[in-house]
Amino acid sequence: MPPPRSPSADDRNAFYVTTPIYYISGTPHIGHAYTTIAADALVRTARAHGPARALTGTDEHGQKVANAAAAAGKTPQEYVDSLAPKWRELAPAFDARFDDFIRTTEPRHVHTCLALFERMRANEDVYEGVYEGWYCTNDETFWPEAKLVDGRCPNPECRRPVQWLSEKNWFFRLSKYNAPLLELFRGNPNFLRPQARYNEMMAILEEGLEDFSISRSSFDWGIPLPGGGVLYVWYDALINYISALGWPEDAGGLYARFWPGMHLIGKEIARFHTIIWPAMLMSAGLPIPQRVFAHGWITSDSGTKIGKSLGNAMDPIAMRDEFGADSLRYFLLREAPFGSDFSISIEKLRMRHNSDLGNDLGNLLRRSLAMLQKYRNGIVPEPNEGRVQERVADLPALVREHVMALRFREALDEIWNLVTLLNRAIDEQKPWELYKHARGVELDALLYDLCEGLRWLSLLLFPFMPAKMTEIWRQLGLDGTPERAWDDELVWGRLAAGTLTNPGAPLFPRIDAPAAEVPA
RNA sequence: CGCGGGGUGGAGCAGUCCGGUAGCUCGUCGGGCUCAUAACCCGAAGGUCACAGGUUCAAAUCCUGUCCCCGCAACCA
Repeated sequence: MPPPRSPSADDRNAFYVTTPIYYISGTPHIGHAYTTIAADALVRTARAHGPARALTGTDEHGQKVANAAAAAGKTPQEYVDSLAPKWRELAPAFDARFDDFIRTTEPRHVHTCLALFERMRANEDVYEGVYEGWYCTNDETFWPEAKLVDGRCPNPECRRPVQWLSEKNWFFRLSKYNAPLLELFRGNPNFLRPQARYNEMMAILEEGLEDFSISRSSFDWGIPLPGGGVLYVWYDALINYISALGWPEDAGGLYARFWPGMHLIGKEIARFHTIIWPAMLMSAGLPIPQRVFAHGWITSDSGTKIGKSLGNAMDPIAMRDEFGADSLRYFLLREAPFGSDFSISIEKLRMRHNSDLGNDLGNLLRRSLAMLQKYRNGIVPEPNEGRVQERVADLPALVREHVMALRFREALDEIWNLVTLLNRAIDEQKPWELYKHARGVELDALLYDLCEGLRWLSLLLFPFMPAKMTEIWRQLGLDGTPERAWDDELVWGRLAAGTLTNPGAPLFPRIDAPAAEVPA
């Protein structure tokens, strides 16, 4: 156990990351897994340096949910209760460990939403107005006049006549925060990353913001407001990030400790998270998020976005079952820069699995421990004049920096330099010859470097592949797991001589393409 | 003029914001090694960075224009 840190150090390092809350009536797909896995790798790295917290959950209000519930012959509450478990299981299915899971139908969330609403109303940023526009009953959507096609619904599959509808609603004075938001963006270019999303939001801000309606009175599946009507689903949803921390009472002290945090989102919801949400917080006098990172979309090989329509081909659970959670986690975070779109295929996943994980890393573990077994009965020798130590001195800091900046791919590239370095060391120093010629000192030095290097890899890669790295840890003969404070553990030479290793089966068994799939 | 992404050796991609010997993985070819999951290591071939102008001592990178591909406009991360 690392020594306890002082409370002040704890507070200074406290890290908080969130995924979006997932829309409950959807189907979990590879995109949800992507965000969830990224948040987990991030928070696991943060935990290696201090207190850290991760949040995920479900977004359960809105008319679509109410309609789907009705269609299923259930009350909305029964309906969402029946769906919540499948979302709760998403993170564990990929070995992602969140500290909290929030549902927007929970009392704690409702309480926070109303408190925030009241606070914004008290300072007159929330006011009563009339929400009106052209409404298509079939699509249940308000359309801007400009979008209408011959005065009809612009949805090509609908094209029904629209009607003018108006309802009395609450409005948020978003326009008031146009200037402060511009100031925020200009003064803090890192508030929203990557650059492309930042530019997009800047364009929206420069065009000018309008007040918008934050309540609805045409249906009732939402958080009920004192004078009637319910909160608009997005207003409600965004607040989850602080309702899960217990704002405003903050009985558990979580809010004080962890807010503001970092939001991980998909690029399509950047506007809500970097314009509306900060404006809401500014209005309430609360700190805005430290940072928002909008990652790219996963597409199929043909370039189309992955959705439910792709069915089982890209079912993340099926992919996990074939390759294992860690292999999929590695693939998603290694394959592309985190901010870009990228395409995914079984073939690419298989390649990463066999090449990077099996050939490079898994085989390194196996050949190292096999030689240790053969030459030294599996016992870690005394460290000596090894050659690896000086080459890895900066690695932990570099990896941490990359991960915390959401450069997962770069972090993994750096870590793989160590994998290559160790594989090369074996080839260059030829331990089989050292053994044959009884050059024991050199042989011990090399074998120690290999084991210690593997221990480092296990620690550094734990946030990416928790189960497999725990297995390396175990094969090295160490107790517990590599979930440890890096400052304490990533010290070269900490692996004790005399440790009895415990070689096992191949870490990443090769997965070959079915013969039928091999292209002609 | 709707919004956005992209066009870099055979394939997939970095690099483009902050100009300065074009980098990675896979594949191919040659060599080495035998500890290991037919794995590992070394070397080589292969690109006028979509096109055309411009700025500059210097452009994949900045500016202007053109062509092509894709996504969004259906609550999908």
